[in-house]
Amino acid sequence: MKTELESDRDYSQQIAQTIRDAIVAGDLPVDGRLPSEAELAARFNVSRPTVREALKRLAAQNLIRTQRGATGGAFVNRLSFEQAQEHMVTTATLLLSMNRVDFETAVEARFALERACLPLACTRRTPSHLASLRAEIARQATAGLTDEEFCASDVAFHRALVEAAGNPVLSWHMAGAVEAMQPLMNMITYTARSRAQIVALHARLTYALAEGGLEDCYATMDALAAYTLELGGEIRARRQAKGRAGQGADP
Amino acid sequence: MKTELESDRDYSQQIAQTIRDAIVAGDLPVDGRLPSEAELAARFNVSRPTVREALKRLAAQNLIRTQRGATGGAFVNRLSFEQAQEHMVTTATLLLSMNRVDFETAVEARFALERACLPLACTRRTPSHLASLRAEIARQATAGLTDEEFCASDVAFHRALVEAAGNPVLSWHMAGAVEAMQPLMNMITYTARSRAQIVALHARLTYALAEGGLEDCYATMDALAAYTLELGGEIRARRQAKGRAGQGADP
DNA sequence: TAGCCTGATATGTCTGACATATAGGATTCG
DNA sequence: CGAATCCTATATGTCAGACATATCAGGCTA
Repeated sequence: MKTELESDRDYSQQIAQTIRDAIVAGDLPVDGRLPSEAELAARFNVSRPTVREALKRLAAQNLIRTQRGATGGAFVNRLSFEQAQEHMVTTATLLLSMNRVDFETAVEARFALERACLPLACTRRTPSHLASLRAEIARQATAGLTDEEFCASDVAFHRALVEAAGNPVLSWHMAGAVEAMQPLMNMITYTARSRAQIVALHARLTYALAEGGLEDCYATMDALAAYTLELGGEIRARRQAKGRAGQGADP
Repeated sequence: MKTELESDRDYSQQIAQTIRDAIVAGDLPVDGRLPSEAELAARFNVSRPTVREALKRLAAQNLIRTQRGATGGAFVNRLSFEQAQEHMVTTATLLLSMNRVDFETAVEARFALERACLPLACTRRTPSHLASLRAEIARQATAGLTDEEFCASDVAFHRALVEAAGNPVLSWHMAGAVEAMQPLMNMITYTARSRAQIVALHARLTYALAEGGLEDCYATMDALAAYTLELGGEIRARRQAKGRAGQGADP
């Protein structure tokens, strides 16, 4: 591992980059222990706080974990799909909100990706997957649900659908796409009528998945996408109204 | 913003979490300036190094940038698609390598997702997109390319293909899926014959995109996926051989 | 008016110290 | 002899104060 640092850039950033590269390259094995902060400080010829800042950067990316005590130190993390999903969701959420991504664009991407899971889900779905789907449908049909609860169950339904494809890499990608949409979906006000429509489509999708009609799966997914866009129309209208009244349209 | 901290957990982590929540919730506007380190230290009742560690955590996630000088400080970053893509690629790469994801699983996910871009790409591709695709094909056909160069061009081709779908959210997702595969693809040894085969499929895909045959696009993509799996077969064989000779099979 | 200079303010870094968690060995008691 | 307890070494977590350095703003000078 290189220990020389350029003098005109942040030391802590360079150190973090050096260690990160070592981890990515596989030079540091998973669960391996990094040298102690004092030793790293000596090796890079910087002070301990500087090393600590570098380590905190890595910790923020879930690349290492730290442990206090005699046998403590910084250890290389096995990046789990779960952790990565969490991270991906917050990143995706921020991306959508900070870049003022249209509802339409986000919905288009999300359903395009979800559509890609259908062929695999059709051949691999197990009874357990179908049970999860039906459980969420039942939940969505219960009366008295707030919009947020309905929306959360909707997300759970789609996550279960993605899980049915049986590919963890795919699931990871989709988690970001689906969950990041939740804040946008939460802006929708679900009437009893629209809920019934969505539940019906979910049920039809589940049926198609169970009884084996890929074409029907596609058609239902497309219908769901179209209906979501329709529901989202009011958001666009509201936003434009607000934009006109307030700070003007986007440049 | 809350300023009370639990005494039994890392202060720097709690502070980072507090500020992150504020950013995600939109309480801190993009390009807005955070209080100075000294002020944050006073507000949270901790020392400046502790605040700095918290800020470094946020900087590592591209949530803030810092600037020295009189008008300097920490500013909320507009999370750009580019930055997020970079981040996503390293995360995806680590996920694949650290979790020993099969070549098959990764390829399956990648082509499933890429397949999802085809309908959009078919209707939206511009002459400029097609030119990019053809440029990469030409590059791939040149003699004397190293395997890595060929592989890089392959990635560029697929990125251009995804771009043709004209959806930035989709592009962001796909960048992670496609680029993270590069280390795995680099393990393939491309013979002249396999290169010719790939170039031919790329050309056919580009033609289908240009002349408007979505079905042909799908078919070609599937052929490409199948051929990639075929090429990857040797990797699996090599890995199994190494596994048997060395540390044994996975538990 | 144009250019330079200086001070204020902020981050980047260093030094040294203390607090605290933890494992493992030494000690003591049943 | 065994088990519970204490002690100590080592590591991270935190603090305080200081200096170095980058940068802008405003005043000063030619």
